[in-house]
Amino acid sequence: MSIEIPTQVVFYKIERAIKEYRKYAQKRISETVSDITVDQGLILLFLKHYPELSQKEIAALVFKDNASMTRMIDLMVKKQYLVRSTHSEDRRRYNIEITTKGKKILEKLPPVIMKNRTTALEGITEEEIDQVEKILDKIITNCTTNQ
Amino acid sequence: MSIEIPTQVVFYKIERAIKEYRKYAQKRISETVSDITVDQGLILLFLKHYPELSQKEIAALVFKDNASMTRMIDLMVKKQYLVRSTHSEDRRRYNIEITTKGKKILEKLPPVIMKNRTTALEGITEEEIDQVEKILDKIITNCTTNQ
DNA sequence: TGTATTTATTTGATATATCAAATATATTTG
DNA sequence: CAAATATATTTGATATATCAAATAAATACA
Repeated sequence: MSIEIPTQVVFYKIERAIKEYRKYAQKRISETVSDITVDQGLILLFLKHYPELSQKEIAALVFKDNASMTRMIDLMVKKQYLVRSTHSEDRRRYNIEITTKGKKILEKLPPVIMKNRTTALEGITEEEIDQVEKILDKIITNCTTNQ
Repeated sequence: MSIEIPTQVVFYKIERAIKEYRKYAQKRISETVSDITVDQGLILLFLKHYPELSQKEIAALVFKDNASMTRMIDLMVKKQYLVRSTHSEDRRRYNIEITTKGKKILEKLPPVIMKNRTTALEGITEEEIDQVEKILDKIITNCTTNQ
């Protein structure tokens, strides 16, 4: 059975696109904010919008494993972007709060992120983005329902 | 400055789509071939088509760092899927050959890979795939030229 | 030819990915 | 209520990601 080599397949291009975007975004972020990764920035953004999130919920939002999330948050606590405190209603989980240092980073992020998104999507119409999203949704559905 | 939260941005969906596909593909591959990852399979496929590839070239093809490639190939040599031998014309690099064990894996891969691709793309037309590729190309160009 | 520069690969350090097993607490059920 | 089950987080082991620096060989060039 003969198959196409990977370079000719759409998944190859999806992989490349997201990796190039991440590389580009990380570069721009590092120019403005020191010592923060794209994913750490995402975690801060999510926590700002939804302060009640548990580690597990954050992990799901950023597509990470719970074990990875433990370690990422460990690190962000060590870097003093976050603090953990015990949850009053459920002692298995934590409250995760953004520190002053974390908030300062959060102030610097939005303009960089906006610029990254705009630059990366230059020359692409709203309609095209909708098309892509619709098709990616189909892929997501196909991969998650045929488990 | 207020920005959209990540879930509402196309990059979030791209990331999710590729991760779900990888998870799905890995699951299917593991059912058929033991002890091989999607990326290791990709490396075997590329080497089969282009046996002269250097580590650096393979790394570029699968979007990895040279350092990662060294370690991945170390592992594949340890697992006896590949052997390294010195290159006659350039002693800095290696010839990388697929072993008999590696070839046996390569025989089992194509049907699984084809099935994965077909399943993941179910209900998506050729035309839609072309659209997605065209738009992803724009993103790739935007992120790589605006460095 | 000899030195400087470039190139392919490796190594070290640190972070993240993934799976399975362990802990501790909550919830369900007999 | 007690035992079984479920849930949130952690830990260990191993692989991969990323950057910078180190090695070793090839190439360019004075």
